[in-house]
Amino acid sequence: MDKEGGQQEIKLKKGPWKPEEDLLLTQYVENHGEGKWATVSKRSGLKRGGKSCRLRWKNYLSPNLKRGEMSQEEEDLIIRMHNLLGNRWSLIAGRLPGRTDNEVKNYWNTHLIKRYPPYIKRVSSRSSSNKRRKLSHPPNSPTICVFQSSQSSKKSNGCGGDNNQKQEAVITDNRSSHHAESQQFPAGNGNEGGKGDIVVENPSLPQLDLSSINVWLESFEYGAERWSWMGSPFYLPEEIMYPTVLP
DNA sequence: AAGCGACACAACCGCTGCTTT
DNA sequence: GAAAGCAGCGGTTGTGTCGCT
Repeated sequence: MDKEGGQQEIKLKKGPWKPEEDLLLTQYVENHGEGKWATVSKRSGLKRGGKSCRLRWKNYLSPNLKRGEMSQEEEDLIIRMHNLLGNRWSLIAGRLPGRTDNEVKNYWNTHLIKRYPPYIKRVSSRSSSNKRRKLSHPPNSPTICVFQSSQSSKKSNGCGGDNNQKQEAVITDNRSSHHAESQQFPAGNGNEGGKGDIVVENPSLPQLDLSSINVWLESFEYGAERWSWMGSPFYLPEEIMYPTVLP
């Protein structure tokens, strides 16, 4: 809805983007970098809202994007990540280099939802995944979550002190700096470099190889099985997603 | 060839959380 | 500490395309 105040407002355009608009946006980003979306329309001459520009760039124009069909490997990862995270599309997309949250979401809703209907039914979209969750730890502070592997049957808070087959996940959230997110995953098969950890500095950058993520996923999936039969299907508990900081 | 429905994906909307003032 | 503005997320809608009748 347009305001009719004293000041004239530029009527923002909606709908599909034209090639010349794409060009303007691309030139703007090349000259000014990403970000400052709120001022794009003023500075670029585009009659589009900041949100629209950001979305267009992120989902379509960014050079980091990988176009084309999902590979079997990517599809498998989406399914397994969704199994663990629910509809946390940006998190899932962050583990798939060159793929966007919108792309993953669309792919899920069009392709995969048909293939796994019983599974989809169990994940009600409006329940836990809809709301963005408040981080239980301050940004930029690494947190350590120690959780139990499949052997343990007791429902703990997921970060308990049980030391039977413990695994560690260090999760850092760097939202303040351009939404860069960094995670250290449990040590895999030793091919991830220095300390045996997989480090993702920025989900949009192609730093991950899929096999490494697979290793990490496998270490989580034992837990996921447990969550599913405990009546909380296919969601990692809050404590694991945003674990409390151990002293 | 035309009409229609299903499908795929781009784009929008409403909301939340973070940062800045 | 409060308010405003911005960025980002996930759900939903809109639109173009394709295949079938």
